Amino acid sequence: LNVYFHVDMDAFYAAVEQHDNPELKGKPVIIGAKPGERGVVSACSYEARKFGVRSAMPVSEAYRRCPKGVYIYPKMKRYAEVSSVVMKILHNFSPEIHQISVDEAFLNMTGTQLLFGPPIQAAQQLKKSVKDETGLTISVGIAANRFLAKLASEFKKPDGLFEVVPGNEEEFLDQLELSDLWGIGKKTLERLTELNIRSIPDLRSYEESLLQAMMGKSSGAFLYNVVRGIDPGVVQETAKSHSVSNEITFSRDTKNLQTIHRNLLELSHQLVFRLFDEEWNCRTISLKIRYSDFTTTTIQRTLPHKLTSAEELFSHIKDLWNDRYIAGRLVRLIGIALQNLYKKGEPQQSELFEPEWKNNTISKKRYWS
DNA sequence: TCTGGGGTCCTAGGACCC
DNA sequence: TCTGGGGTCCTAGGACCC
Repeated sequence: LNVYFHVDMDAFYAAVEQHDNPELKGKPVIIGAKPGERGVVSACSYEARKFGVRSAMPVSEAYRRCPKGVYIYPKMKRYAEVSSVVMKILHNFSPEIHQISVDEAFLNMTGTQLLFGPPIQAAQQLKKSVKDETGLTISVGIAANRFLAKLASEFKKPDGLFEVVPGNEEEFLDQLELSDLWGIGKKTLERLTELNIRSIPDLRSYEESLLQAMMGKSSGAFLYNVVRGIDPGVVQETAKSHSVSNEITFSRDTKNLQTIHRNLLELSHQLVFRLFDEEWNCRTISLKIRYSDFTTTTIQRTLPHKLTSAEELFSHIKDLWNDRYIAGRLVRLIGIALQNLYKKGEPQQSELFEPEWKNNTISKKRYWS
């Protein structure tokens, strides 16, 4: 029988800020933007949650609810540092850990009983290690698969520990709301409500074929499995695609082409720097434009060869801009994404037709060897 | 309420090939 | 003359997650 842990750091960004600056302990801390600026709440302390502040809420709304809060810009590098310390601790408990975000990871704990005792005991040791070495609290969920472990860590947050005992999966799920299910967002919830499906037992009473007819093949299968405690395979062992992107929301909407071009040039340089730094090759570039009414459009282009410079990227981006921008409209956000990334030395099939190849025997040898 | 930034995956249609 | 499927690549939009 498999045993998985899901480890979730409690109010992670806020906890790091409070740890680094003890004056913030006990106070409502809100990470995102400063009051009066455009932005949403990235994370907030439990003290802030008492005022009704939540992740993804506009900062303007957070400020209305919690004017005495401490508003802080995110320090992603710092959070990544602390994250890697925690991940190292997790590695002491399982050889198979799978980090899914800066503050979350799965551990395969199958067959670790001889080393750490029963799962609950192992989890208690793990929580203590993290607390002792970093001062942070985590929540741990234990279950026979990753999907349920994820729901279990959420169930008793913060500083939580909960095991879904094998055999009790449906009993556990029936205590949750539909919106608690990982992968059910606003739209799916609306659709289910339209169908008068309001609870997990409601959802479980539908046959798979009917759910698929109502919700689409893949969503239907997902919903059918999830309410039965069957892992729908949300967590990919290895990602199917990779992309990098940079975007910027202007502090005020603009139609000033100089401003827009300057920002697109800067985004191009930042992205190509990251691309080369992380040793990716890329053939697909995409431009995103969000207008002041929040309507958003993307336009993309796949090149016959890999991207070689920021100047080349910017020149394509200008073309895409000219193809898509509706002259005179106010722009709220611009963004660039590089998709179809593949590692150097692991050529994509399409690279066979890369012109560079014809004159480059070294690459050719490397490919065939 | 006036809505960030960085990601992954899915869908659906068209082009093109066998 | 009308009619097959299957597969891959590409594009644009959308759902969802942290």
